[in-house]
Amino acid sequence: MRRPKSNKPTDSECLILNVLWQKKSATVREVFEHLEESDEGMGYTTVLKFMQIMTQKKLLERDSDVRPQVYRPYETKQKTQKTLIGDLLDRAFNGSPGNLALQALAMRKSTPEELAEIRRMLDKLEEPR
Amino acid sequence: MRRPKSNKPTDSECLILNVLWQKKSATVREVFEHLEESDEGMGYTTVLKFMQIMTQKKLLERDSDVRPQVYRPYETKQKTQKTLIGDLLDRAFNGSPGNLALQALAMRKSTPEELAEIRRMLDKLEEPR
DNA sequence: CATTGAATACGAAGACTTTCGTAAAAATCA
DNA sequence: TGATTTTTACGAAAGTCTTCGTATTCAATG
Repeated sequence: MRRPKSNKPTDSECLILNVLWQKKSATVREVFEHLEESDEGMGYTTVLKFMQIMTQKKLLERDSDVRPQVYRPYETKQKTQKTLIGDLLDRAFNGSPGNLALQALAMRKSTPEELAEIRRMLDKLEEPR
Repeated sequence: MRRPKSNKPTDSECLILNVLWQKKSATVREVFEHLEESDEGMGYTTVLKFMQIMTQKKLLERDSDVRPQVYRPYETKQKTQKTLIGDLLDRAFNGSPGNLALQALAMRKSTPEELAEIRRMLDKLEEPR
């Protein structure tokens, strides 16, 4: 019954967030069409319903002045990603980001640019003060 | 209705997995007591129910020859962690492990040992052959 | 072996997620 | 403006997750 109530997006909500992260803002129809062509097609009203729920949860915000209404992410992509990472860290990594990073790198190939950027991050983290 | 059915553990299931990862194997009562003292206490039968469900889902396996029955993780901690990371990558990081690693490192402090290990990993990933 | 206390199974309630159908409202256009 | 299409709201069904209460089984012991 009592559960913390973080606004961590669910699986389906993430599908929609991805579209909006890419497009910056969009109508229900635009999101619907984008999802349709990419892969997992849900019905139009299903997408609408999700976006309404997500607005309530403060995952999206909506401009009702224009017609049709336009939605955009409430938080930045970064912030939401951090929420998800934090959740995963607590759930399964004893809160250790190093361990998580290590396994992420080991499991799938990264671009040289990404690797270089991580190296720079390490330099920054290790530098004394 | 149709959804892939990965055996990705849920929030509560992760709580139990954490205990079993640490203890290697345990009875329901041991898991129950461990959770009780640590923080989020659920009732005894709740823990039992979860562990039964998790056994069905092949998250745990159970030795019914001994009494009381002893449970242990079905997969290694590493393997389950990879499942969770993979899921997160697909859900919110466009499948980019580098990006995930970067943000994980940026958001919470790691130990020097972890940082060193990541550096070694980078070396290995960047080396030509 | 009958009692009793612990362990296990069963089932169901309540919350949340996912999915739409249908109705109402708004916009378009003939 | 009346008809048609598009958009939005509402509500509910079906599934999963979380939580226990209760009943049953098992094992110990008097």
